[in-house]
Amino acid sequence: MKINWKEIEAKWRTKWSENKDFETDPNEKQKKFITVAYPYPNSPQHIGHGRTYTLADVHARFYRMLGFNVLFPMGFHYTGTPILGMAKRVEANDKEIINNLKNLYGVPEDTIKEFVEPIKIASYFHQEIKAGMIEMGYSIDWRREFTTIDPMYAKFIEWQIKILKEKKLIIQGSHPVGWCPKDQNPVSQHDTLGDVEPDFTEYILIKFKFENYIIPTATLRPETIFGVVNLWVNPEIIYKKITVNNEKWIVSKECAYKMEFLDKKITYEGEIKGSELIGKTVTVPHRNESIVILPANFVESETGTGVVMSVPSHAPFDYQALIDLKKSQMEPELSKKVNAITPISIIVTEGYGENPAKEAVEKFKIVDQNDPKLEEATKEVYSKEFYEGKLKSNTEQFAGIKVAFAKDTIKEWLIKNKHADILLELTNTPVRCRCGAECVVKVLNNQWFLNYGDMNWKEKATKCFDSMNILPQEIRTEFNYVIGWLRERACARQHGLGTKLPWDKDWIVESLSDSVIYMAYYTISKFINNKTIVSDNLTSEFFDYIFLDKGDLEKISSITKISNNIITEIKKEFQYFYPVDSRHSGRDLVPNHLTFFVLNHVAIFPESNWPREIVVNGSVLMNGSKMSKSMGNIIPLRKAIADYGADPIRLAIIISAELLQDADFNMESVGGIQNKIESLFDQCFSLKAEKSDVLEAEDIWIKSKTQKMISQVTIAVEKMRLREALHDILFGFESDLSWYMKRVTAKNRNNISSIIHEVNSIRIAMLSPFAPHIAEEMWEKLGHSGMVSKSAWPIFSQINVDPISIQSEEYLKGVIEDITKILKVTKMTPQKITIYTADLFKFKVYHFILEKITKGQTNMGIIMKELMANPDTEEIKKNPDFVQKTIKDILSEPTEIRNTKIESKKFNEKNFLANELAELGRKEFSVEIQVFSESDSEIYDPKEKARHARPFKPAILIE
RNA sequence: GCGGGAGUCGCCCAGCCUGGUCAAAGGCGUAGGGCUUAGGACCCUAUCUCUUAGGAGUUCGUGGGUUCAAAUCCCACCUCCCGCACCA
Repeated sequence: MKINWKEIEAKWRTKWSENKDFETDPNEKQKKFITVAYPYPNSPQHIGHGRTYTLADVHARFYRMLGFNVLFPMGFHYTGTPILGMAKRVEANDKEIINNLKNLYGVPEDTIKEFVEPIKIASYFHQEIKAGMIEMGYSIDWRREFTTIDPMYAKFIEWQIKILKEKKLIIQGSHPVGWCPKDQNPVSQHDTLGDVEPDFTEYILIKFKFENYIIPTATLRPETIFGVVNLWVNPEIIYKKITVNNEKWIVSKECAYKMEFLDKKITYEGEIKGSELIGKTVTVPHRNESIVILPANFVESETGTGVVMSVPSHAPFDYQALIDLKKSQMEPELSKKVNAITPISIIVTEGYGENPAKEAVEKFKIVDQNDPKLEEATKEVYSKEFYEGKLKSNTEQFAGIKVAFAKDTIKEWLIKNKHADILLELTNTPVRCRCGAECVVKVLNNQWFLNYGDMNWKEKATKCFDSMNILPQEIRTEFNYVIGWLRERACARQHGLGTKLPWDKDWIVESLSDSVIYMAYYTISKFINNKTIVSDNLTSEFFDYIFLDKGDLEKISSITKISNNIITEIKKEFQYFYPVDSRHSGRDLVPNHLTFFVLNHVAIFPESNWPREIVVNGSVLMNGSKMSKSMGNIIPLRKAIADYGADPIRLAIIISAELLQDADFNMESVGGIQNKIESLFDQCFSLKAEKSDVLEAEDIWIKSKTQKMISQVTIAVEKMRLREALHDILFGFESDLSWYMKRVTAKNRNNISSIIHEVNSIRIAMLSPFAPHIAEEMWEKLGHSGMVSKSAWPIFSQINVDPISIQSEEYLKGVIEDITKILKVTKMTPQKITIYTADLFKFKVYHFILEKITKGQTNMGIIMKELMANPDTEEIKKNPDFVQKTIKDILSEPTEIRNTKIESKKFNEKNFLANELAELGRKEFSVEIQVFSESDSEIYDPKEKARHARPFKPAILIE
């Protein structure tokens, strides 16, 4: 039967909401506080977002069925710059974004017009996302919803940031950022044309002395100062004479402009043409050696200072330029100088000789200095030398050091001796701001940082991580690593939505810093939303009292004008729900949000309120590739729900991958899930919970198997191995059920409705956290009163597991399988089948061997000797083949089955087969099956097969 | 470079933690059959190689090792993917 997902889902959604099932207040039960990283509302959510929330919802629903008082709240993170950027683009009538909003996100045109206001964007997508979450059936307590620009939230963040400052964890310093000179604003990826991230590198400026000027050259390789033999300038460039912090420099115009933003005082003094510098000499700093300035056209005014130091031994450009120059027409005097130049080799690298640059130029078949392949050659030499090279003896105190280590040391040494300076430069130029201006690097002074580099802080966070449950376990090392390399992090910016720094109103608390302890806020947001408290009254004393148990109630009450009772109630609410029992998020938040979450908790809260668990999930791929706007493979969640139903989407997301794996989502799998659920749904109509009569062998077996399933599924869900759990519920159990049906049909039984009813009730209860709507419907159809979401999670009961029945059904399956195999190989049509079970003597030997093996003895020779030493089993020497095969039989079995066999010595193969095999045989092979023991006196054994019988491996004769 | 992860029977993907139920689940694909007016959907059977008696052989990136026994544990190597920040 086709399921009307929409109708069923709406029906149960309404019931949950009417019953206020997910509105959680403190009570006498044990609590679980489950949170997910709240969404940033700059677009509708897609299937990928759905994964994290779905996992958390399953988690919440599971704990609810286990009897916990579960709080699962949600907020919306308005803080940040991307929305601001979007608003600007809408205002500028940017075609791309308007097209995306209209066609990709389906925003009505009238609404788009309002999007010039950033808050309109946020609140539009906020409602869109919320609607999707409700449609997905997430069991969220919406009374606690908030946004991060609510006035009350601002108070909360002010409190948080103030505490951090008091603890001296917020410090001030300077920091380079991408910068738009026109907007006077930092730029990030969202603010640039084409969404490029401004990427910059640090060049070392080596200060060469030229008369009373300094000619700086920019390099990434300060160590090569020991190999410099000349300088390159472009004769066509007009250089600027400038004063930089009381020094006179000669650099390109572009370089001078860049330096204006780098916290340097620049005044312009004059100009000099590149050609005028040719042939002049400069002094190498520290060595006081003179080298000549030569012309080269590969030198660009936009890069570095517009002057390049030449290290022909290690830099392919320099080597090639020197060759080009030697070939060209020169004044005799210059020519003499050029010919006197010999490269100085300063790095030894395995695989290269004296002149790596020369080798690379030859290898890449470089034509001249304008050859584009030179970039590649440079890259190769550089990376090889950097990671593998060592400095030679002509590098003074640095001799013998690996280049990778020497680089920073030499940089420090040069700067300390005033031989060098720093130049920051964009590497992916030109980066243009959305306003059209070309961006630069700016050093921001007075920037505020969270000092995540603080060793004590790190230690505390590590302690917290050590005591936390991290799921899956594999991700733990990654957290430890992140804690290790974390340094200062800017925690405020100058534009965007968010809370202003209380002590410096020019700055707004940055989005990854105002989202670290907000879980605590959920415990008070309920009182804000129902107007019990208002923001005007709130002071940091209030938060101190609620969250840190500091201060005096009377005093707080008089300051805030909130009654003692209410303050006490709020405090109790917090104390009941805190700490966070489980925090869910995607793995992309591991190196930032999740780690900051822990760091800030340990900084602000006492140990008793440190978080308990983190659950991390992988991302979602669409048909094997990343979802992206440009690929056009983003499926909006609400559209998917409308097309397929929420439950099939939930199931498809969960079944497609284990927690940390990337889930490859495709619509075919959703169809498969729908069919699976439909067939389960159909069964529910015909089943009745009537009393069952006497249980037959297969009934006991399927009940045992059901218990095993309960145990497996429960353990899997506890570890958030939801794929495995769901698989066991839906598919894994299917093969057991079909064996059961085979047995039942063979016997022509029609009294199994109650058994199946019982089994399916258990399955549907366990399915309920995964597919909550349809599970309710099935539960109702099965005739249960009450809701499945409020029923108890099935509990494993050892009493209902009958090991002997598991063993005997396995045995029966084995016999059927053997017969099938024989028929397959021989291709015969059976007329008659005869089974011979082993005699008592063989059983005695079998158990002897079984016990030996259990004790670890697997050596055939030793076992044989021991058997012969015992008068009871001595006779086995006539049948050594039996011993060998028996050892093999036993070794190929799981330990569990071996133990069962030890415990069930009395198992009577012949009786069991005689009772259970005949009907099955008739059904499966359409023949009569006769069963003998090989020791029976009136045995029918024309082919003398009986003697081959072994315990649990009867002999078979097919005619 | 540093750190993390992965390589499984045509494809996707389980299993590895805790060695034996593993020629290895499930899905897709393919072949045959059933159902259907037909198509789809669904159900059944088969799907490494050999085999006229339930068997044997060769497989889990490559090469070693430990063990009675290795996809699973240990060592080395090869290949691929992800993160390395001021951005949500």
